[in-house]
Amino acid sequence: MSANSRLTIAVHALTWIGLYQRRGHEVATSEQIATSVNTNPVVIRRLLGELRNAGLAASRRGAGAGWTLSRDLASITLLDVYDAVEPGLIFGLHPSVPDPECVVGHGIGPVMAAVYNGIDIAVREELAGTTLEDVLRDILKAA
Amino acid sequence: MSANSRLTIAVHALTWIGLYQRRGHEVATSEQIATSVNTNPVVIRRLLGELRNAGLAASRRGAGAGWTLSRDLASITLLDVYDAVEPGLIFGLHPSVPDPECVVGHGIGPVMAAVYNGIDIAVREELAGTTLEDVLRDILKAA
DNA sequence: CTAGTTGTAACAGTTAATGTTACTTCATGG
DNA sequence: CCATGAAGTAACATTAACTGTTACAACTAG
Repeated sequence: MSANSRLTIAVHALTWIGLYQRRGHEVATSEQIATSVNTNPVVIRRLLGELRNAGLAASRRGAGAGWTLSRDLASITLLDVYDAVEPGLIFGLHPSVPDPECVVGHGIGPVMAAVYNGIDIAVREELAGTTLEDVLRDILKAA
Repeated sequence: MSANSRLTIAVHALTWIGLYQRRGHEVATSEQIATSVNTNPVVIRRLLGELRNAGLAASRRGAGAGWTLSRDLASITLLDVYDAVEPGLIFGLHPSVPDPECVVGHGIGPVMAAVYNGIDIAVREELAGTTLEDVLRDILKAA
């Protein structure tokens, strides 16, 4: 069950809010979003909290409370969402420091770090090429 | 502790075997490799077992047993290693099927799958551009 | 036959994602 | 002023994966 669906859920939630607002509603509740995502409202509130920290969403409390977008769908890329909800790198180096007496153990760290840096750049470029507006357009096109 | 270091360890092990053979030894033991990686020999045997299934390494049993490369370092790319030891995709879709009555819930799956497919291609291209020979050369260059 | 190494099962510890319950905090509308 | 509804958040259970470890069976060169 534990594949990494945080990016998927975050994109889903933001896109849902964007469409809901575009249809004339002011705020979306975590309950409504959770119904569409098919999960628990607390899961949505936690994720949207991270997106709010990143400046992508905003929340109002009290009666008539809920969530809004802080930016237009067209100005939010998947890279923005990725940075907001995915903390670490994709690949990790050694759990324990390898043997520094060994040539390979001594030198492999920086070499692999350079490779992983290149991968990170490639992934980020790929994510930066799609906005939430693109996502919503493709969703509506398929409907 | 649980970042994904399987690719790092696998590359380390194969490169170590390659250098060891290049220095005139026939076989490398999981004990020796584990010392360089700074982990338990069973961890190495498990990973090398997957690499053997992928046709990258071979093992001999009995006395004087150990591991050898099935292919030259220059013919093994990081993508070959990645395919051998990393089963799934980087990002996952929804844990539970989203609401099919909702436009977003109904249409977001294929859209995100297309995005993730593009990322997978980019990562694979990046990994395919480096061979274990490149890795060993960079390690020796830095020494 | 012995010794050394692989092959593998079994288990513990750690981390992370996900889901759930329960409660507090807050602001709006009556 | 108060009742209501929703966010904020703590706490916990479950599941899964990675890593590490012990133990032992299987195997083969000498």
